[in-house]
Amino acid sequence: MSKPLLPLLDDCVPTPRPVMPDERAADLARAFKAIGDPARLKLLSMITGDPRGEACVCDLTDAFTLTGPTISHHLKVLREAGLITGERRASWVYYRPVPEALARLTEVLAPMTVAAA
Amino acid sequence: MSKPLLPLLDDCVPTPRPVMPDERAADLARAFKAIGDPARLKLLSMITGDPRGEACVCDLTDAFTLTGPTISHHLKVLREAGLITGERRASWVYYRPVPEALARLTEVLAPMTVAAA
DNA sequence: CATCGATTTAGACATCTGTCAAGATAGGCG
DNA sequence: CGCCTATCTTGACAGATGTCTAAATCGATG
Repeated sequence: MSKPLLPLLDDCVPTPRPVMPDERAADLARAFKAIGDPARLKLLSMITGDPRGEACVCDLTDAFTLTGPTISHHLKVLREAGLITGERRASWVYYRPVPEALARLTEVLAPMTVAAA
Repeated sequence: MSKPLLPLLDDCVPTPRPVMPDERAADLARAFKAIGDPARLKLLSMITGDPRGEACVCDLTDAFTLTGPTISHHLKVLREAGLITGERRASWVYYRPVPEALARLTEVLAPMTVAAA
């Protein structure tokens, strides 16, 4: 829990680097948490991977054994995390990715990956 | 929930592309879920960002208002997600990133980001 | 305008999660 | 051997989460 005020051993010396600010950590964690569910990750991959640039809920729902309301719930979580936006056109609702939000996640993860390698 | 067998309207046509397999989605979601918590994201950023390539629990704990056991719990979650490994040396435990695991996450996220742009 | 189909909202319920206090474990040191 | 410090494990508990059914909404269409 606490380290010696003066590093008597050359183990366990402090790490005086800029730490990820709490606010940023909370913000990013919200987004990562949103994709931290198999259904939502699959939904996001279907939405981002759709060649039309958007995906219809009717198509999404068919790819799961989950009920409609449950899919709707997961889409709402992704929406509230700022990762996708939804729009109603005619009888159907279409979802499309929010590129900036996804970019933010990649921009956090990539440096970690590089630093770790 | 269901789409017409033959696309009578040119809206809501099926998306016949390879969908992320459930097993892969579950596996990746586990890892994303692990970093879907502010404390754990901050921990991971401290561990991956440490110039020594590893971080001592004693340093990590000091950066939080959380208790020791809670930090330990979060480190365990990251460990069980395969994102970090821990090793005991002398009195202290050191954690280091698992590059392959982080790379897997980036490799999923980056294409989504690009496709969405 | 009455109805129908697609989607979301509301409510309920079991399970999972984050947190802490208290006890266990594991090396180093006297 | 027995204490001390650092870390982890256990047990408990409030709160969040995933899922469903039933009901509401919202366009389209007859």
